[in-house]
Formats: sequence, structure tokens, C-alpha cells
Amino acid sequence: MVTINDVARRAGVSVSTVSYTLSGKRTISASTRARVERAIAELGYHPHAGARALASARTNIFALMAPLRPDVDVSVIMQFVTGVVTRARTADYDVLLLTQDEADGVGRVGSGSLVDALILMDVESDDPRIPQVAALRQPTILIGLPEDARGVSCVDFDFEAAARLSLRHLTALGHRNVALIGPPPAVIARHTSYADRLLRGYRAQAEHDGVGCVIEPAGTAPGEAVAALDAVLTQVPELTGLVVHNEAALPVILATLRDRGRRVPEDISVVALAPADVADAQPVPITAMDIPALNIGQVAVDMALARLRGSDTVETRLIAPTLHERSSTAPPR
Amino acid sequence: MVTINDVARRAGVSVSTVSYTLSGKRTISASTRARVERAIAELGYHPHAGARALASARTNIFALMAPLRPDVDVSVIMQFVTGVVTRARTADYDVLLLTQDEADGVGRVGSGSLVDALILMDVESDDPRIPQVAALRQPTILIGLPEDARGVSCVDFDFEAAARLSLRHLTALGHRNVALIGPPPAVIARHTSYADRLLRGYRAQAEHDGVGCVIEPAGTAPGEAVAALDAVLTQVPELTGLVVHNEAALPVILATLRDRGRRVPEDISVVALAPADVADAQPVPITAMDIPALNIGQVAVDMALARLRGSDTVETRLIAPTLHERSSTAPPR
DNA sequence: CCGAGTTGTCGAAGCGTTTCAACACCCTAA
DNA sequence: TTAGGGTGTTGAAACGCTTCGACAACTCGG
Repeated sequence: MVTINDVARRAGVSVSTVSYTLSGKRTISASTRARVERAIAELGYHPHAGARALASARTNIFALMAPLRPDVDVSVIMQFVTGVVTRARTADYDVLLLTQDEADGVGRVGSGSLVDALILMDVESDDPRIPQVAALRQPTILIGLPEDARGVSCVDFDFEAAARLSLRHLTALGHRNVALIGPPPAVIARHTSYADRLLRGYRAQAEHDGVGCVIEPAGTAPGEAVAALDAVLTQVPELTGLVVHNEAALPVILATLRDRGRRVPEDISVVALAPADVADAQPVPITAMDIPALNIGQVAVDMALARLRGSDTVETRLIAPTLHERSSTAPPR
Repeated sequence: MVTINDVARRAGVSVSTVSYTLSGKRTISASTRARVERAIAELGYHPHAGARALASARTNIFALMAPLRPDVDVSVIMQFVTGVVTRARTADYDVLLLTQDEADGVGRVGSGSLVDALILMDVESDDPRIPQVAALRQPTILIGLPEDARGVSCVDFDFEAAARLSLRHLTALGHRNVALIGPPPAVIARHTSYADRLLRGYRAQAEHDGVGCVIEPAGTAPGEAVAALDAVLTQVPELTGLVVHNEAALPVILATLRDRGRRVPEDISVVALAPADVADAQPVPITAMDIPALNIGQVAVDMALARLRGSDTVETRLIAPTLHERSSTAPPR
């Protein structure tokens, strides 16, 4: 194993000089720097992560706690993860992947100084992890918005506003017989933060616009999506407007609508909450509130970095929704 | 920050005694152990990961290099990842998530002693990472099977056998007009290991059974799947048997078949290569070679652990396919 | 030509563990 | 009674890095 000592000897300088060339925390003459860098390249030196962590109290690792469970929508999760990992790397950070189902994962990686900051996904309205991270030295960023966010920074898509806007888009077009096909029942039962806010927004807007409030959760399996749609059609036979927030269900619902003889948008208008690529890739491009999942992951990292640089402002950032009109909405006939 | 010193003082023993109680590498009397454990609990002590790594040359971290690109099938990837992470945790290992697109990620985490072993996904037939990991002190497990696997352990689903079996299932039923809808063009162009083996197996079996060999790649977007299916139907108008290996395309293809007036399995038999839950969740449960992605991830971890325990046997494990008959195949009329 | 900065380099003291060699103790067999 | 062999515990030396304070060698204004 090649150490900083080997580099120093080879370059004819002291160990500390090598360290300072690497970190840039002191000025180093151009010629010295060059010799050190050559030695590093020749020896193929990589600093020992553990030693570095011990001496500097920094690991350059983030913990990302992601929901590796079947009931959440994999493609969106992946986008968050991708956003986090790629942005972290640009700041020379690595990402440690944790699951929810370890009881004290937070304490272990936090108190054990394994990571410099934590990013938590799939936040619930009253999330048990919040007191845990609050006890930590490391800053934490939540992707999601709990009821009580004291002391932790949050970032998320503004699902409440998104739900309101989606419905308003339909009612503004003149639709009165509308419904929402929402997240899986399990997600709602857990009071996952986004689901709570989504439903709250939808209910408020339905009341505000004076339309009936029909909400049907849908599981991730195709059969469940069909069942949910049929349940909606039973409750609202005259249905002309549908809001869908459920990645997995979207294609199935569109296919089933066709099966049932309902054309989109002539008979039924559909608004989705989904990443742009998903909405765009459907047989009929879907008018949607684009969920910028990749971007939210990146913002989470940026907030973590800011905190590590000393900013102690705990903030909540809600990404405002923008409705992207595609071909799936029209006035009712 | 509470250190092993604090624990030792509190328990009235030496630092090394605490260390040995934690590691179990020396016998400790029951009474001492109890005192130490109480001190640990009372102080909420967690060993410092960096210090531990430095002293023991072990980090208890695996690197998992996963394809965070859009053209691979997210749901299968997620299953691999989930299998790896959960199994790793049962052995007290954490998982560091790396992407492919960092040039020397392998060297950085390997030479930097950040991880004890590496697990590489999305392996290509002639993967440039193989020489990199070969130069490392740490063992590496590939999920996939490159052309030249010297020195590295591999584990994967036997896609070649799976393709042969799928096709043979159709020909044995009497189908002569068959086709394969395969992975996205980009995956094939990169010579992703599984795609290479899949096509090889299919071609061999087609020749062996004396049926035409029609292969159509399909992108992940719904539109592309439709296009692929139509291309197949143009080339083989009398089509009665279809093998599909493409998670994302499967539901779309089934829907489109219905649109085109072809019933499954009365008019067209469909065999898929897909995880059991995906195959099972379709409107018509699909006869499939179940891809045990979760399990493969776990096996990868087990192989890594074995190597870390000193076994230096470099092995290649191919998980044999088993055909699970559901309702999507029947003899041609 | 002197003193005060400025710049570039160095030595050494940690950082919190693990682990090796040593040792004290008790038990047993001779 | 003593030698010999476990048991259980300890002190101290690593492990490879960062960082602080010190200092030599310059530069520059007065």
C-alpha cells in the first residue's frame, strides 16, 4: 500500500507538504507542487479514506436513506437517487445507501462518524427518524415535508399546490365530474408526507371549486390500477376528468380507458403528476405537473453541502409545480 | 464525541478490553462483558468508523457500481440493489453506491481503502473495469459474465439458457412463426453481457429448432415498444409465438396486441424473461423465466463475504432458469 | 541596512481504534 | 510445594493522515 510517506520521500518533501498540496490549504510553490503531483501519479497514490476521516473528522460520505420497498414507485426513487449520487460526486462526496428497515441506521452511521450528512427519503408526516437525526452532530436533509420540521432542512416538490393546480386545470376547462387516482393504500396509510399533502391539496381545491371529491388509491400492480379505475367509473359514471398520481398506474389506466371505450381527451381528460419523460412517453402525451425528481435530489445535496460549509440556516424548499400541457386535456363535450 | 476511552473509564477496564468485548476476538469474563456493555449503552457509544478502518484495514463497506442510466430497466436494477443492500446489512456491511460514469471510481474507492470489496453491475462483454479491479487488493464480484472473467468472480442469471428454454417452450408447443423482442438497442450496442448471451442463446435455439430468427430490440419508452411489435408483425405476419425480454415493454406489448386484435394465448403465445412479480401482475399472467434479481444480489454479497473470509476460489455462478408456466402460452390453433 | 511582513516548508502531536506481547492470576498435576 | 498451562486483562505500538506552530528565506519600505 502506498502512503503519503512514500509520496513525500519520492518528491523529496515532507509529509505535510504533500498533504497541503492535496488539500490546497496552504500555498505551495509551483515547482514543489509539480514534483509532488508527479510522485503521486507515478506511485498511483490514493489517500487512505479511514486515516483521512480520523485526522480530519470528515469522511466525504453522505448517507442516503431510500425506501427499498415494493410499494413505492421505483422509477421516481431511482431519479432521486441518481440526482443525489451524481451531484454528490461533483463535490467529491460518495453516497452510502441505507434502508429504512434497520432500526437505528441513523444512529449507527451518524454517531459512528461514518458520514458527514444524511439525506432521508420517503418521509412520513410524523417520521420517527426525525428525533434521531436531531440528536446527531451531522446535518440532515429531508426529501419530504413532515408535520414538525423543526431543526431539519427539507426539500420537496410542492405536492399540495400540484394537486390544487391539477384539479383547477380540469375545472377551469369546465369539468365537473372529476376524480383522483392516488398513491397506493399502504403509502397513504403510512402517512407518507407527499401523499398527505397531495390529498390535502386535492380536497381543498375540490371544495373550493364546488366539485365532488372522489379519491381512489391504486396499488402498483396493473390489476389494482384497473380496479381503481373501475371503482372511480362506478362512483362517477359521468366522469370527464381524471387526475392521476401514480407512475405505475398511469399506462395501465390509459390502456384500460381505451378498453372501456373512453377516448383521451375527447371523452376524458387526464392530468398526471409524473416526471416529464414518463408523461411524454405515453401513447397520448399526458398533460402533467412534471415532478423534477432528479433536480430535487441535486438540491438536497446542495443544501447538505451548504450546511457543511458552515451555513446554519435550516430551510424548507418547496419546488413549485408547473403544469405542462400536452395532449390529454380538453374541455368536456 | 464519546470514544472507547470513555467507555473503558466508565466500565473500569482498559481500552483493549473494551475492544475485545466488541470484537469477540478474545475471551472476556461474563462480569466484565456485562460492565462494558452497560457502559456502552449508557454512553451511547458507537465506534468511530474511520479509526476502525485505519487500525484494522477493514471498512465494512462494499462498493456497488450500479447503472444509473435511463436505458436500463429500473425495476430489475432496484431488485439487485435491494438484494445487495439487505444482505450486506445482515453481515454488518454497508453499501456505497457508485455510478459508471466516473472514470476511475474503481481505483478511487479501491486504492483509497474506502471499501472491502466491489460488486459491479451492468457488465459488458469486454468491460473496461475488469483490468481496473484486477489491479486491486480487494475482491470483486461481477453481476454479469464478461468474455474474459479471469481473476474475478461472477454471478448472473443464465440468460443464454433462459433464451433457449423460452424459445424451446414455444417450439415444443408447435409454434413455428416466432420472434424475440429484446433489450434496447443501446444495451445491445454496448455489448452488455446479458444481452450478448441472450441473443446468442436465442439464435442457437432458433437454428437448432429450424425456425426463423427474428429479433427486434425495443427501447424503454412505450412508443418504442409498440414500434418494435409492429416491426415484428410486419416481418412475421403469421406470428403465433413471442419471447419478450424487456420489463418496460411487456405491459405495452400486451396492450398493443389486444389493440391489434390478437388474443393471448389464443392467437399469440407470449413467454417473458422477467421477475416473477412482474410476470404475474399482467392482465394475463405471463409464462416466464423468472429472473431472481433479488437473489442474485444476495449471492453476490455472499461471494464477496466468502472471499473476505479468506476463500480465494474465484468462481462463476450461473443461476439456472426455471420456466414458470402461467396463462400466456398454448399450442397454436 | 534593518525590521516587519510574506511565502513556502517542516516536525510533531494528535485523531480513535486494533492487536501483539506480556503478565497476573488461578487451577491442576506431579 | 512447585512447575506448567490455561484465563482474563493490560500497556503500548502501530495505522496514515491533517493541522498547528515554528521557522528559514525572501521582499520591501523607510
